[in-house]
Amino acid sequence: MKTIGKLAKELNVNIETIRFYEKKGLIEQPIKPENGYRLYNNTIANQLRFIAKAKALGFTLKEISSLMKMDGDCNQVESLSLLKLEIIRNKIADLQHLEKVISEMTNSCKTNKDQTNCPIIDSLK
Amino acid sequence: MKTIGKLAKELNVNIETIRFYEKKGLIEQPIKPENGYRLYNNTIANQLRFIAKAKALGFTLKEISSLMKMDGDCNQVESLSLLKLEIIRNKIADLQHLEKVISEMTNSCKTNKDQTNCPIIDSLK
DNA sequence: TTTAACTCTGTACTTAGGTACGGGGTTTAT
DNA sequence: ATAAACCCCGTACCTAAGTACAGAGTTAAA
Repeated sequence: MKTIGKLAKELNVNIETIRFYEKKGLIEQPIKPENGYRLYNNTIANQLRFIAKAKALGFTLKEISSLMKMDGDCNQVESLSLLKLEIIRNKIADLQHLEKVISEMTNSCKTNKDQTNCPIIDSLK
Repeated sequence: MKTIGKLAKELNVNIETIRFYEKKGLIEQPIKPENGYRLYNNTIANQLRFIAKAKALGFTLKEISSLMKMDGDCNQVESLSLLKLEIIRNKIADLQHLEKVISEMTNSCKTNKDQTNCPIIDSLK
């Protein structure tokens, strides 16, 4: 059983972040003895690790909360993940388009002789 | 010369957004006759169009403000755009990695028989 | 023992890019 | 002439995911 400070250090997160997740309902409030200090067991520590990994995959806290409540129901988890996949693929497509447009613009800068007149600015006008 | 309402309608933005850009220093405050009403000429309308296009390319308002102050200086504009390009490319790479991980996870859901135990959830534990 | 380090709650602040609203004055259409 | 529609300013609110801080109580170390 660890106090919040030890747990935060172990997981490399802020104390406030743990309390914030608790307030948001992502984790339960742990037992609090007489002195009112939270005491954490491994269950909650593992939940926090779960949150960190899911966050790294681009899930929002709201989505992570859903994932945790699905309790391993594979159909639900799969469909939420497929939604996320769709969003990611759309974002990739958008960014690839931007990449093309901006790289074309910077290329036209390279061949530009008139330094007081920029083809990028012109194309935005 | 148009009042802010006409301009907003023409450019399909909110009145408040125009005033917000003014407060942020992206556009100048236009002339205001006795009654205090803003009156816009084409210069400011064109600046607002410029902002809209640059925003669509993923530039932040802060960056757009810089772009406008560069006043066509091609070297400066190019280097800011190259920076943006770098950020976009990194973002694409990140998202492609996520895409791979999540799509592998959803694939493993498809072959999973035990509906009460999800390989996605397992891999986050 | 006393002081540093820890924890508690609750509230406010942060960034980005706006949106909404209250209370007032002005203009335009009928 | 009067009501609807417009405009002003300033402030508060929104989302997301936290961070910071004030004021109080508790515990651990020197």
